[in-house]
Amino acid sequence: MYELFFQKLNEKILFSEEEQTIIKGYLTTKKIRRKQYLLQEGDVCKTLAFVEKGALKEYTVDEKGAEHILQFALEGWIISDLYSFMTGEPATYNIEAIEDSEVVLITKSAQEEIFKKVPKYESYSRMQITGAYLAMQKRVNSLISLSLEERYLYFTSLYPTIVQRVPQHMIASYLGLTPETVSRIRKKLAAK
Amino acid sequence: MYELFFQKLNEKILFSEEEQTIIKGYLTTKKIRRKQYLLQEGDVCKTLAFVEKGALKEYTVDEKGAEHILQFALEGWIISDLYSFMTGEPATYNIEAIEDSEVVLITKSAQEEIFKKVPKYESYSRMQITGAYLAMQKRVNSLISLSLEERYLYFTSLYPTIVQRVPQHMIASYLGLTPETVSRIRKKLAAK
DNA sequence: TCCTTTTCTTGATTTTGGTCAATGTTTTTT
DNA sequence: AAAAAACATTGACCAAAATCAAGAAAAGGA
Repeated sequence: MYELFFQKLNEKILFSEEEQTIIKGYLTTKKIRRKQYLLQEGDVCKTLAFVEKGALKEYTVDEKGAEHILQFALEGWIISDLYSFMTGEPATYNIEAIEDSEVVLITKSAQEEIFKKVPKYESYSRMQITGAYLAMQKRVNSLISLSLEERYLYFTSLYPTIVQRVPQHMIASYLGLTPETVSRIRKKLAAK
Repeated sequence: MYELFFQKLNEKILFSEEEQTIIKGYLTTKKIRRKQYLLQEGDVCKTLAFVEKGALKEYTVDEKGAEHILQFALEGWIISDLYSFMTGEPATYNIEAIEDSEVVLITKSAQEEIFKKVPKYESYSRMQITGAYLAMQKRVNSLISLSLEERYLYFTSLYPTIVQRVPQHMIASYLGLTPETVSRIRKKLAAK
């Protein structure tokens, strides 16, 4: 059940069997069915969720009821309303399963205990968030500097798996476009 | 010369005099005149730069010569091409002073040494990058979900000081808009 | 202070992408 | 297997924002 979690962990820094056992003691797992919430806006986000299996999305809903997808998470990704997790304030984002999924959960206090007992884990955590920051930065850059067509191509080249598994209108939402526009971009690209 | 740097450091976690002396030993400073580069695309980004005084911008230039601003940094902010800094690959961004500035520089090896000798500094570093991630996430959200007018208002409410000190066309670039559009948004808002 | 450069504004025009609506297709649920 | 829901495509139209161009204002440098 925790295979992928520990595989990813050891990819960046090697952890001993002992360290891994300590860490494992603080983890729990959860299954979420398609269309079920892992987190709802307004609730406090109590955990980080590492995706062992499945696919989830994190999004806001505006006054007009339109959904804006901030993040997808497939196997091996971490998803959470990080601000709510860190501060204990109510969440501003929703997290929902796109496919039946399995996640590994880490609470705030669990994370703090792990930091104390396995200091290397804080280094891992720092590298993890640094990677997430860099990805977010690239996304901002694509949003402010690329044409819509380039933006779509950039996304598909970066995340081909997401394109395969996620409905097109969600990709449109992630890119800040309407479904119609994405459909037209695809048509135009296919013509080439 | 390092006043603000240590002030910010102690805001999040308290460091002893001893620890601060160790850290100080790894820092250097640099003055940059307005319009001078701290980093040019293609060069390797050797340092993180903490802004003690002044204002800088980080940006890309596209094929048409248009500038896209990824980040501003005023006093107390850190600026760097983080990917280049982490990996040693050539930088994809430029960093330039908007005003005459003074920065505190930390090289990669200096950072690693500080992590070893002052472990708390890695916690600080993790919190620092987490904050940067959250800010970037909010910016993505504003880019995909707000109208241009809302985006402008969001920016000005979040960073009133930047609005005061930085030319309007740079703010347009940061927001992914043309200078003309920002001018018209301002006109419209003033009419209210 | 004067000159130069940078910055901001405004108008006219064009392009882009959103909205609305209808239809067909695929997927999910019962 | 049938019904329902979700998804994708297409066309017509409209609104929003970019582009182009000119001129005014402000700031920086000599």
